[in-house]
Amino acid sequence: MNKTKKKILEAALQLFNTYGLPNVSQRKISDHLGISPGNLTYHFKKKENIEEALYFDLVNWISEEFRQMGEKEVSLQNLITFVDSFFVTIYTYRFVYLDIVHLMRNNDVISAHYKQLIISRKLQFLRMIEQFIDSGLFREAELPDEYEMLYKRIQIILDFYLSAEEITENTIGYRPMGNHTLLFMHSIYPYLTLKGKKQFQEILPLYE
Amino acid sequence: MNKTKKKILEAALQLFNTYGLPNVSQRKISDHLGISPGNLTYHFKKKENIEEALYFDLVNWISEEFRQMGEKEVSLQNLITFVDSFFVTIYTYRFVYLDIVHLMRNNDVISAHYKQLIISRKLQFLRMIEQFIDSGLFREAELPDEYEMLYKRIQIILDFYLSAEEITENTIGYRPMGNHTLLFMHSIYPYLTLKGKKQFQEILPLYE
DNA sequence: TTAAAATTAGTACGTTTGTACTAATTTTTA
DNA sequence: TAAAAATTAGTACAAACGTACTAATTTTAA
Repeated sequence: MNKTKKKILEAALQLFNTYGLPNVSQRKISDHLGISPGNLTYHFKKKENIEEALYFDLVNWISEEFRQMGEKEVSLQNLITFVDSFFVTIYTYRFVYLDIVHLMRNNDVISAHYKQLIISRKLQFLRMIEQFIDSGLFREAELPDEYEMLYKRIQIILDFYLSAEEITENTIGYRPMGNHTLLFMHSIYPYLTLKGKKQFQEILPLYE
Repeated sequence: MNKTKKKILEAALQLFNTYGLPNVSQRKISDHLGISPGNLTYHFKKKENIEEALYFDLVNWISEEFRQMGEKEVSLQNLITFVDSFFVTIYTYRFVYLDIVHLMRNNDVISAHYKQLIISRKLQFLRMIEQFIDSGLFREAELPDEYEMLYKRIQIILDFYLSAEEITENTIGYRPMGNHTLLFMHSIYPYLTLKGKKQFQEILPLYE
């Protein structure tokens, strides 16, 4: 990729993350970089194009993480390692998550893509749960659609954990590695079998 | 309260809910009402003042709901009824939740108030759980801070359920009464005792 | 080395933003 | 009913917005 284009994306990411997407204009980005607004428009005709470039960067990173997890065996430890790396990526592109509603409302390309994405994510999750049940670590569902509902909650937590931190914490900025993984682990704990809970409690102390 | 002031708040609420807080200017509100911008500035000098008036309306409604719940006995049915009414209120003031990060970032008054609020909410929740444990409906915690973590997740779901719907659903606008209560119920189900689960399964069919 | 292409700077346009100000009108009060 | 207060309309302004345009410069390629 072009050198300037890369620099623009880096600056935009930093500014979006710091001040929030609606608070950062194209001029602020070019000023921040010390380049002319015309130069910026040359590389990205619209602000939406910058958003999209960053969004698809994020998506590619996450796809790569999913691919890597798919290669490993199904285990609690691997799941947790995956969630951990997932949250690091989320944090790197946190403006996407902190302003996700605004982003989707004002950018049809991203909105359409994301809506497709979460459908396949859900299927992936349910397949994984099935494998966990087969391996005797997760219990069978006790309620209709119990694991579909679990996924729904986990999705909300993945998408909005940073937002929740942002509006809760008194500290300015974020602690890069908070308790997100611990929160995720607690979400799945009640669905484990005795065998699963035992394994879980061996791993847990490492995250507290 | 003044008649015009009331009309301004109603219009602002509707426009904020529909188009999103950052997409609605003071002029759009006055245009929508057919009053002059000068008139609007007379009643609310700054846009933030409108946000705050609506936010504190919301807070008052919720306080009233908490008060009403506090009067009733501790039971699953009463809890669910409460969550239901809670979500209706959230939906009425949905712009607060859909743009909550942007709102908090740009409005110090609301931000400060909210951060105080959730502290007392957490304590209320934990007290309630204790009562549920005493009544034999919830099990004891199996992990350190297990119910603190449950609360954290429930808080995220309460605050961001509408956002999750907004970015997930293909329908324009919202279905006023979605599956939020069902989602909440699934959150607490795994923590119930056998007695609690039995009670739960009697109530569940009413919500599907 | 010279022509073409890509990149950059600089400027400018029409809107919209938040907000301030004055003057007219309506309502309230004495 | 007259004076005072509250409310409303209308206008204006500087700043910022997204974006378009042209001209200069640099890089690439023939």
